[in-house]
Amino acid sequence: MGRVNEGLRRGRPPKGAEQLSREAILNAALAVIDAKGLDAVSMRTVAREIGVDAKSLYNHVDGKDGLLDAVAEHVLAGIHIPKSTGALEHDLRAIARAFRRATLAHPNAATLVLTRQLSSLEALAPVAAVLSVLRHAGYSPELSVHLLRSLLATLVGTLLREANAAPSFGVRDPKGIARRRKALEGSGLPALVETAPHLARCDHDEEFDFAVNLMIDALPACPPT
Amino acid sequence: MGRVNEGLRRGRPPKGAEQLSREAILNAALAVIDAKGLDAVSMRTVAREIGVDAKSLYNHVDGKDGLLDAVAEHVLAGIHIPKSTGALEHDLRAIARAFRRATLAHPNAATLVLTRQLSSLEALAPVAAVLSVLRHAGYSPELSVHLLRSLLATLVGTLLREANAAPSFGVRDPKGIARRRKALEGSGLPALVETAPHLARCDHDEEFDFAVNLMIDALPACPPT
DNA sequence: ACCTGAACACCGTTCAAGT
DNA sequence: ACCTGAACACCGTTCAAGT
Repeated sequence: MGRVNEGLRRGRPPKGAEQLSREAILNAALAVIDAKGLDAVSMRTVAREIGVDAKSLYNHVDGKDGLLDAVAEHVLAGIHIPKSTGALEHDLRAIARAFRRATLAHPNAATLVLTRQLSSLEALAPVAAVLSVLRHAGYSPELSVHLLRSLLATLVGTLLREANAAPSFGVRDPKGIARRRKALEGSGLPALVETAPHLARCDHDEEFDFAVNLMIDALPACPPT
Repeated sequence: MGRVNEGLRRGRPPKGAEQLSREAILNAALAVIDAKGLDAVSMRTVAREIGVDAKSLYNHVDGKDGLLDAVAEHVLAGIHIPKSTGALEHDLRAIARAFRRATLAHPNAATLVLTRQLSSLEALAPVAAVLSVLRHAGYSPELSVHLLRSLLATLVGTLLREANAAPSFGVRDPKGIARRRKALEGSGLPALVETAPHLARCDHDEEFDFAVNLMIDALPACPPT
């Protein structure tokens, strides 16, 4: 909720009344996102959360876009990279899980993390970790980068689905299922009808593991050196 | 640019002056997106493109969100699904390419297509095609859906990167490269330094093929029945 | 059936004025 | 150095009034 701005003052707060900080702004933004979703973020709602005027944010953050970038980087910086054991497949799986945990720590912010062009050094930690593991396994720099990009793409796509920002084809309400079934049966798309029960449910843990395992199982077809 | 709204009239256009249609709205929205990007889309800019009042759009479209959904579905509906040859790997590759072509036909709209929860039957065409190919190759309905989701996730992640809506770590301007190199060398992340030249460039055709091939090479590790 | 005027409650951002 | 008042040019959307 934040403090109420008592009375109208101008100029920098004369007393202790601690200053607005970039960190406070990021946390306020994250609070808004967690509570009301990404669409609820505006310079005004974030400022209100701290009890300050929206225009004050511009002293610490590069506009709304810069704020959102900073939030994304802040969230991803929360990743805890597991230390390498030297076992390629195990290590990749562990990094993938860590990436997922960090991304979904704030589910409403996941789209942001997965969708923004991050450039800070902190946000590069998972990238560095994957590359390090691949390099130690003997992959060339070039091949390591290709594999990194493929793995990352799969993670991004899978996690976006999980954050409800990509098609899952899961339909919760049974009315919707029945309606769609009807539509499908006359559609000349038998593959959809056959698989409809499995399309209708989506266990995110299971799908995540499946996708990661598939990528890792592909590695032998693409050996080092 | 669209017609000018000559004079201020009210009520439905009295004459021929053909009516506003849902299709005209979608095309106008796409024109705005192509010309000025996704952020330039507003009910007002789209309406201006046709020479009509923004509020008129509400007679044909369910608000801005509904409009964007409709645009995404419209774009994806433009996909040309190649007919099956019966060769699993070849067919999957062909569908993947068709998906890419359809998605990137309007590059500024790609994020929309890849990021919105699509539900129309038309948008299900690529899904049906992948499932059909997998089923014919002998995969069970359940496994087919898992494979579909993994493949789709990889495509979504890869194409989002291509649409500049996901991290690519490609840095164009050489000043940025030099600056980052400096930052990296002191960062204790040697894997990043070693691979920096390959991270700095990103050939989208190449990365797309690599990712798709990796998925397809994983299929033998995951056989039917 | 469909379009618009008036209206409302919002936006992001700049800039000068204040302390 | 940092905060705000005034101001600007935008938003999405509702609803009644028009034809």
